[in-house]
Amino acid sequence: MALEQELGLKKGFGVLEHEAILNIYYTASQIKKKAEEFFRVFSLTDIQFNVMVLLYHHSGPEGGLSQARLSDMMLVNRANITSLIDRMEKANLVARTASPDDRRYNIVKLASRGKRLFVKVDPLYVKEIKKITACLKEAEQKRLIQMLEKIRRELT
Amino acid sequence: MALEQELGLKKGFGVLEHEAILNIYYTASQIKKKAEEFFRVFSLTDIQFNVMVLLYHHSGPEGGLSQARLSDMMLVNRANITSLIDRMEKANLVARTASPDDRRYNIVKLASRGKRLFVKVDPLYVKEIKKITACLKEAEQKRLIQMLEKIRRELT
DNA sequence: TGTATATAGTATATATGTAAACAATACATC
DNA sequence: GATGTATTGTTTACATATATACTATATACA
Repeated sequence: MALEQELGLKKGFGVLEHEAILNIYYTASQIKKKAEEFFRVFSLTDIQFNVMVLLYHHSGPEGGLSQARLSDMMLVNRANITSLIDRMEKANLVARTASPDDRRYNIVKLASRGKRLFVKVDPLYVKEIKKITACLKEAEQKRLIQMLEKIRRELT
Repeated sequence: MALEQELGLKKGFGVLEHEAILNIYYTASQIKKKAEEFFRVFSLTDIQFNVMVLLYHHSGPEGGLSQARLSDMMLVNRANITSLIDRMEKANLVARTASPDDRRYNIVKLASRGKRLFVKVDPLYVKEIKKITACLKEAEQKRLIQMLEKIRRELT
């Protein structure tokens, strides 16, 4: 349904560009809600799962990510990562390791419980994602990605 | 730039659908950051401006919105609106009025300072929005909106 | 070698999101 | 008219976001 109707605006936006930006914003917000609901079953938040995705993609003996690197990848302030990793460490999802090269760094890695949980949850998550995006053909999805990349290029 | 490169993922996602969803999410996040930066100059947050947009679209003698209606429109929990309106009331941006019909309701309206500020900031905001979306032709923007509406329909 | 600068992680104050429980009020129904 | 049910706004505990200031550490360079 059109956003104007969803919001019950009588006048409408008038400005197509504003409608486009709000559509991105509202869609992301609803995706986040759906994700939170999905992950709650596993006592995870969407943010925590995102950390696990990134750590899983950087696993291995030389793997792991510093907190600063995580904050870059997640587009959040460094200060956030401290409490986020605190909570995840308490839940045995990740572990902090001191870097041997540079004593300023914590290397964050998936703990064994985190790895097991990720391997279990990820396929179910991908299945959900595919359900949600099944309304768009492959070519459409590619066009969508390209347009969003164009906008992001404008923002940096 | 492709999200995989932005994130420094060597393997890539493998799943196009996941990439599409993450693109929406990351783009919204960067738009939000840009908006926060823009509104900070006026001692506003993006959320507070959003409230002002909605109230401006419902102004007039019979206008105003209840807190519950605001929370619906902003896709947030009712509980949020209390402190949000508290802060905005303290800054003389909005005013709570008791509803004559139903004593459970607060009718929230733009205060005169809020109205003045909105009328000043909105045109500058629209200008920013147009800069960001100028990379997409009108037809592209319409396609983007349609695709996001399709996805939102899937989520409800 | 000493000093200036940059970076990593943490702490704090504040804004915004969630869920859940609560009082006041409205409404539906017997 | 009494009584059960739904809704509004608030409060609470908590997760996550910001900016800013701080300590510890690394590095560059005079």
